[in-house]
Amino acid sequence: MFSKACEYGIKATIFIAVKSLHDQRVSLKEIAEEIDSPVAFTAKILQLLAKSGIVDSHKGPTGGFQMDRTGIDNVKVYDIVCAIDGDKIFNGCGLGLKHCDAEHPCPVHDKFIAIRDNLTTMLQKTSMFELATGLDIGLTQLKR
Amino acid sequence: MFSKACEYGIKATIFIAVKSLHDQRVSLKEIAEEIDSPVAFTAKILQLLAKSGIVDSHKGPTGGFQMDRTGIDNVKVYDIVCAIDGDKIFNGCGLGLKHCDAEHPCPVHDKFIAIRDNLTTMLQKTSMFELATGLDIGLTQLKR
DNA sequence: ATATAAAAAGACCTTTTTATCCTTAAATAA
DNA sequence: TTATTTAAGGATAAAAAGGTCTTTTTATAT
Repeated sequence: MFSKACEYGIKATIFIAVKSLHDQRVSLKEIAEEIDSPVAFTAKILQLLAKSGIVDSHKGPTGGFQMDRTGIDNVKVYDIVCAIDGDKIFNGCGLGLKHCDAEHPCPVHDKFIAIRDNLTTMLQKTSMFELATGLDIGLTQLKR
Repeated sequence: MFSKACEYGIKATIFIAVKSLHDQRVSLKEIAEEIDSPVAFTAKILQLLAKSGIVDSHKGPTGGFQMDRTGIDNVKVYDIVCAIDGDKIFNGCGLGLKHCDAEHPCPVHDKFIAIRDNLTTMLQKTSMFELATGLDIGLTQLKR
């Protein structure tokens, strides 16, 4: 569904949100440990998320990554997916056609619209706050 | 959503179904032309589809690919996706966790179940016959 | 039988994705 | 100010996906 980079990005952001709700900054190292991801690769992804304004980054001792409360409420899974994988999964044709629309549909066009719309809506509605609280109270996990 | 190989595989099978409904065998070359795909790469995918029993292949002059009427009715998009991409998209965790289930869910587990179930059901219900007739009467297209 | 036409098979190449390593820049604490 | 800590950035490597080329096998028509 998503690229590995995007999976790491979503997991990292959820963890940053959890820590931020406790007013804590987290370092790259802590994040990579928590989500069980390669450190250097995770660094690249966090760079991208920081550039996209999804997370804040700070250098130096006591530095790390953080989100403010507004971000935790407003950032949706959708935003992370768009930042890392682009919008191909939301807009692209199920069979990879470049010019597939209602006028010139591919054989699975209509069938995919419903699925795709469900996915888009779900990801647009799901905030970091929602996912972070589930993780914080031990309802969900990011490892294994 | 699907790999390029899988997209080609679905398109190729639909085209083979259309031609088979007219009692015609089609060659690799015709298929690749029709679905606008690289010939040699398409050959690999058709080999796999033939081994999986999704299409029949015949060597020699007048050879090519074909489906019988039973296959056209019974083969679902789901079967092609499983043969080429495996069942990861139907069973795998949305965040790539290896041990993600109702007992140990990832943060998006429940949200993905609905989407995934819709997708699975849709692909399990959609037969080659349905897609082939849409293409045959010019309602849908495989190119561009 | 033989030439021919087609798919099967295997070796190879290219691009993209995933991942690592090393250096640089910035911030903090002493 | 300086040592230290942390993210940013760039170069490189490994793995996977996508794609090509050549040879072999099989079937057909002549």
